[in-house]
Formats: sequence, structure tokens, C-alpha cells
Amino acid sequence: MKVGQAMVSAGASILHEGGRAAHLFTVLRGWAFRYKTLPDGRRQILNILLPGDLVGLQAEIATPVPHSVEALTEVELCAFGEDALWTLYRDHPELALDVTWLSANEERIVDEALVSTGRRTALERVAALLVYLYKRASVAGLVQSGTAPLPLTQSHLADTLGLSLVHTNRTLQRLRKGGFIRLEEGRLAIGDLTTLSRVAAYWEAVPSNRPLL
Amino acid sequence: MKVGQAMVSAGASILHEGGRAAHLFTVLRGWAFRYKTLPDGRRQILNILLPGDLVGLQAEIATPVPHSVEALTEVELCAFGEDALWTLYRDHPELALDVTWLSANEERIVDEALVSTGRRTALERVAALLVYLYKRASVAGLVQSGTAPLPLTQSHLADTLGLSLVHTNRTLQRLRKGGFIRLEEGRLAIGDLTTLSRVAAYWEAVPSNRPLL
DNA sequence: CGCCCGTTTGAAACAAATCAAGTCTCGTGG
DNA sequence: CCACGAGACTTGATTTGTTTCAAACGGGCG
Repeated sequence: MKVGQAMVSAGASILHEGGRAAHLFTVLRGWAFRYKTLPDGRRQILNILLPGDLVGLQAEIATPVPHSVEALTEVELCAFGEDALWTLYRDHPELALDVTWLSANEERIVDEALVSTGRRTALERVAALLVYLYKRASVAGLVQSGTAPLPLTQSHLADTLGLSLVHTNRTLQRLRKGGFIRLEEGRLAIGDLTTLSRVAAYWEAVPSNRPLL
Repeated sequence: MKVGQAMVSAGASILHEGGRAAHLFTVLRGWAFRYKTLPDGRRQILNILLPGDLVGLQAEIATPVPHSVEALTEVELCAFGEDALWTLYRDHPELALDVTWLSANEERIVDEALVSTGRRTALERVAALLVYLYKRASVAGLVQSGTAPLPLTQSHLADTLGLSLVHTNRTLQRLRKGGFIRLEEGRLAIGDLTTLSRVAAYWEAVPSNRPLL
């Protein structure tokens, strides 16, 4: 099914909202993010993409493409062909089920983000996001000696959280001064996951059995 | 695949967050909503469900069930069997693709809600939600003489929008006094969809070719 | 060296939440 | 038949969380 491999550098655009055709990808390496913008430029980041995530499934089924995707680090992508999805569904139902699993799982993640922006206070939101990112980095095998890479600027965090940059900064400091987290050299360390989860009013189970694809 | 039909009355619970087993349904008639709650009771409504929507796909792939579903009106459901999903994927790849379409489409909807709660002002949010609900009612064939049914209380709207009840009420009034909408007897009339969409900073294409299922 | 980007800080302005009542409708029971 | 209570909606006053504005700091890089 694979038709090619692509390499994009940090900051580059992978998918553009409003565009027409679009490939289906999976992330093999690196970090990216999905986002939408309003007419006047306000940006909302919808989710962070890590290795194993699908890119462009929504674009396959809807034109124009409903959201943009941008690389946070250098990203390695695996590209699928035009009608790869249909071929897959016809010939490999068990893999098709995996695709659905991934899709439903992504929705679960956005659901949780919606709960954050809708009902959590700034402190809870930031805490929840950091817990989430730490866990994701962890299952991706990126946690080393208790720290996870965090290739997002505070501006990215703000646009993920639906907060202003300034307030995100202040809230982050509250968490640091409270001893809940450490942030240095682009890496995140969490004092105690359970404690921080409680701060976040967060009670999400770990994403269970992700298919390999 | 169908194993039964269920009828639930307004206000009844269809799916409960944290539960174990759960059936897969589709809505045949009526309105329902998907939501999550925080430990202290704050509620965020994730999406409104209308005829044609799947219920419990996420529950099929994740235990415990990640969200609750409650009926807004009397709801008629079509229930599928235990391993209906797998059977479907194995024997009817084209229908499997439809399921994926529905799943990806639902995510698109939640994405848009996330943009609202994250980046839109209260006025924009309310306008966007009303436009969205009107359009959905419209494609479901529920619009009559320019008015759509709106079986949600202001409390539901508030929990969908991530706003307080009081502020939702005041914002609704602004839209009414501005002549953008009319609200009477549980039905919604929109003066001009394009105008209201502009108020909402909303530029979403209509959900295109929904499969029948 | 000077510039750009990301981060930090302070002060002022504002949007939205909260608190507290009050109205209206509708269904229920005395 | 009417008093009662519950639920939905409305209103005003006040407080607070968050944004906006403005500026400064530090590091990396050409």
C-alpha cells in the first residue's frame, strides 16, 4: 500500500486547510500538530501527532480538507496511495478495523480536549495537557530518565489550550513553583503523575491496545 | 446485523461513562447528546446526536466507556450485535468504509466544537452552535417553514458551549434582539444563515455525502 | 553586533462567572 | 379548584479569571 516516504522539516506544512487533494500518511518519526484557523487568524490546535498517528484520514473523506497539519520537529512520514484506503478495506478487514480504531481513538482525544477548553480552569487545563503529552511520549518510548521531549513553544501550548500566551506562561510558572513540573531544555519532567492528574481533574485511562499498522 | 430496536424516553441514559460492556447503536429517530463529566460534576456536552449517527463506536474499542449519552427527546435506536462490527468489516468492506466515514465525520464535528470553545467569543460560539444545529436539523429533514426543532434547554446549550447558563442566556438574547434569530415553542428560526455564520466566524462546508447505513 | 524568537513581567481593561432573586409555566396533589 | 413545587428562563449586582497592551530579557544566529 505504501507508495513512498516523505521527510519534512520542523515548521513545514504537511496538510493545508481548504486544500483539495491530499494524501493519507502515518507519522513514522517526529512530532506534528493538527489545527484550524478562524478567518481573522485565531488558531486552535486540535491535537498533537506522534509516531503511529494517521494524518489525513479526514481529508480522504471530505473536501475541502477540514484542517491543517504542521511539523513541530523534523518528521518522517509514510505515504499511502490514492485508493489505498479502499484496497485496504477490501483485502484486509482486520487492518480496516485498526484504522477505525485509530479514528475513534483520535476522537476520544479531541473529546478530552473539548472538556478541557470547555470546562476546566486554566490551571487544570495546563496540567491535563502536560499529563497527556507526557503519557503519549511515554507510550511512544520517548521518555528518558523521567523526562519527556516537549518540542512545543508556549505559543503552541496556548493555542492548544485555548488560552492567551501570557496566561499560559503564568499558569506554567504556577505549576513549576508548586513543584509539580520541571521544564528545561525542551524537556518536561513531572514530579508525580497522580498528583498532577488530580490537579487536572483528569481521570482518563491510558490509551489501551493501539494497533501497529 | 441488527439484533433489535430500542426506544428510550426523553432524559433517559443510553450509555454511561465508565461502564463496561456497551452495544453499538444508530439513532433512527429523535435527539440525544454525548457528554463527559469531571469529578466535581462539571459537564461538557461533546456533540448532539441525530438520526443517522452512530452511538457507542468508541465504546466498542475502549473500555471503560469514555463518555455518556443521554436522550433529549424520545429516541428510537437500532441495536447491533456483539461482533457486528467485525462481521461487517469482513463481509461488507464498502459499509465498513461508511463506518469510518461516520467516525471521521464525527471527529470533524468535535474539532469544530473545540475551535469554538477554544477560540471563539461567547457571541460567536452561540451563533456557530445555532448555525450548526440548524444545518443538521435541515439535512435530517426536520426544518419546516424555516424553523428547526430545538429540544435543548439553555442549560444544555451552556454545557455544549462551555459557558455558564447565565451568560448563555444573555448572549442568546443579544442574538434575538439583534434580529438574528427567533426562538419560540422549542423551535429555532434563523433570519439569515449567511449573516449568522459571519457573526460566528464560521466557515464550515456542509457535511457532504453522508452514507445511509 | 544586532536581530529575531521565545519567554517573562507589570498594569489596565474586559469578558465571563458567580451570587442572588424573581418570573412564568406546567404538572401534581390537597 | 387552587395552592404548591419543580424546572426553565430572566434580571441585576458584584467578583474574578483571563485577555490585552506594553515592554523587557535572554539566547542563538547570520
